[in-house]
Amino acid sequence: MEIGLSNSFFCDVFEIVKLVPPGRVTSYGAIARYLGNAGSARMVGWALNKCVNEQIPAHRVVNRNGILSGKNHFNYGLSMQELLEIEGIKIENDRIINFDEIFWDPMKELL
DNA sequence: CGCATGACGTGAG
DNA sequence: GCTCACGCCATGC
Repeated sequence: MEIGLSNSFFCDVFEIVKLVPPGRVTSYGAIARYLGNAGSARMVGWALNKCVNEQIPAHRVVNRNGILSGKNHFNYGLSMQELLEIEGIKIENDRIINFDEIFWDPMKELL
C-alpha cells in the first residue's frame, strides 16, 4: 500500500484523530485548518478513506454540521452511529445531538 | 489533458 | 436561517 502524496499530511491526520479523546468528536475542517490546509478539508476525508485501519477512530470525525457524512464508507463492522453511541454520544438521524458540547478542536485543545 | 466526483467549508444572495 | 455557487486537492475515466 503505497501513498502517493506527502506522508506528513497523511500521518498528521491520523495523529490528530488518534488524539481525539473518547466521547469527543472533531471535524474535517478543524483538522485541515490545524494542519495548515484550511479550505482543503476534503483532503482530510480523503486521507481517512485511505487510512482504513481499525487503529484510527475515524468515527470521531464528522463534518462541520456534526453529521455522519462518512458513515457509508465507515464499514468496519459496526455502524458509525453505533460506535459513537457506545462512547456516550447521542445521535439522531445521522446527526450528533450535542455536537457543540462534545466538539474537540485541535487548534484549541492542542494549542 | 480535460471533465466529473468526493468522508468539506466558506461566502454570497 | 437556508440554498446556491465556488474553491479546495487528488483520483478516476
